[in-house]
Amino acid sequence: MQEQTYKMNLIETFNLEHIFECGQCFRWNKQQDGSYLGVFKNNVLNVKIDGNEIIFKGICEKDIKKTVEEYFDLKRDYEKIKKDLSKIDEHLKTSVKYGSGIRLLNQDLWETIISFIISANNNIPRIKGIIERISNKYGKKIIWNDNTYYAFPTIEELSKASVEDLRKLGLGFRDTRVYETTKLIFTKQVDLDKLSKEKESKTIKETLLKLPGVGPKVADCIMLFSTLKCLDVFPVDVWVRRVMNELYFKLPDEKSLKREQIEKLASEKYGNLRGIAQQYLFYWKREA
DNA sequence: CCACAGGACGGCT
DNA sequence: AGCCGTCCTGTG
Repeated sequence: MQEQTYKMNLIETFNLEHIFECGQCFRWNKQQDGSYLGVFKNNVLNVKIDGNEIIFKGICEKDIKKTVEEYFDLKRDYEKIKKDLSKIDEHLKTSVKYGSGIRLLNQDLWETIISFIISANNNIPRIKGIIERISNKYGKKIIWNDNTYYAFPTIEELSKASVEDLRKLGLGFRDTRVYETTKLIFTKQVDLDKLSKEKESKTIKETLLKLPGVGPKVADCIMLFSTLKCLDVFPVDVWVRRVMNELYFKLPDEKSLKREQIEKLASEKYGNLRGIAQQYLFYWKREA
C-alpha cells in the first residue's frame, strides 16, 4: 500500500492531547515530535499539528481524506455542541473550555467491544499493553517506513485464541470474557452487522449486555466511542461518579450516589448530548 | 510484603 | 431487588 497525506486547516475543536488522552482509545501513542501515531482497522496513521495545519500521513486502505473524516468525526459540528452544552451550567462551561479540542472517534465496533471488556477493573497503561500484545500475536502485519505494526485482529483471527492463550497475554480474569464474547460474535449469535443498523439506544444496549464482560459502563463506552455513536448514554465510572458527586451533591465520598441516580440526573440536565458532556467532565476532572 | 485501584458477575439475603 | 466478595496484575 502507498503512503498518503491529507492536510487541513487547524480548527478549535481538534486537539491531539484532548482527543487521544481522554480515555476513548488505546492504540494511539505520542511521538518524540509531539505528533501521535496510531493503528486502526488496517490503517497506520500519524497526526501532526504544524503551525496552522493538521497533517495526516500514513498507510490507508481507502482514500485518506474519507478515512480521516469518518474516524475523527469531522462532519459533526462540535462548535455548536460546545455552545449548547456551555449554556447548561457553569460546571459544563468550564469543562468544555478545558477540553475544547475533544472529538469522539468513530472506532471499529468489534475492536471497541473487546477493548472495553479488557478495560474493566483495569488501568490505561495495562489495557494498552494487553491490546498491543493481542494485536501483535493475532493481527495482520502492516509495514510503513520500515517499521512493523499490527492491526487489531479480526473476529475470525481472535477466535483462534484459547482461554489459556489469552491468559498468557495478561488479560487476567477477563480471558474467559473475551473468549466467550468472541465466540458469540463469531457464530453470529450476536450479529454486529445487524446491531450497527439498529437505531434505538435502548435496544442496542440490551444486545450489548448479552456479551460476557459487558456491563452498563462498558456498554455505554462501546456505544459512545465506536461507530455506533450513541450520544445519549452516560458512562459512569469512579471518576464520573466523583465529579458528579462533587459538583451537584457534595456527599461524603463513601455515600456517593448510585449509577442509576447519576444517569437520571445526567439525562435530565444534559439531555441527548450527555455522552459528549461526560467526556468534557471526565477529561477536565481527570487532568485537573 | 501488603494495600490499593479498577467493572462485571454470581451468590447471598 | 440490592449488597458484597471475588476475579488479576501493576504500582507505590
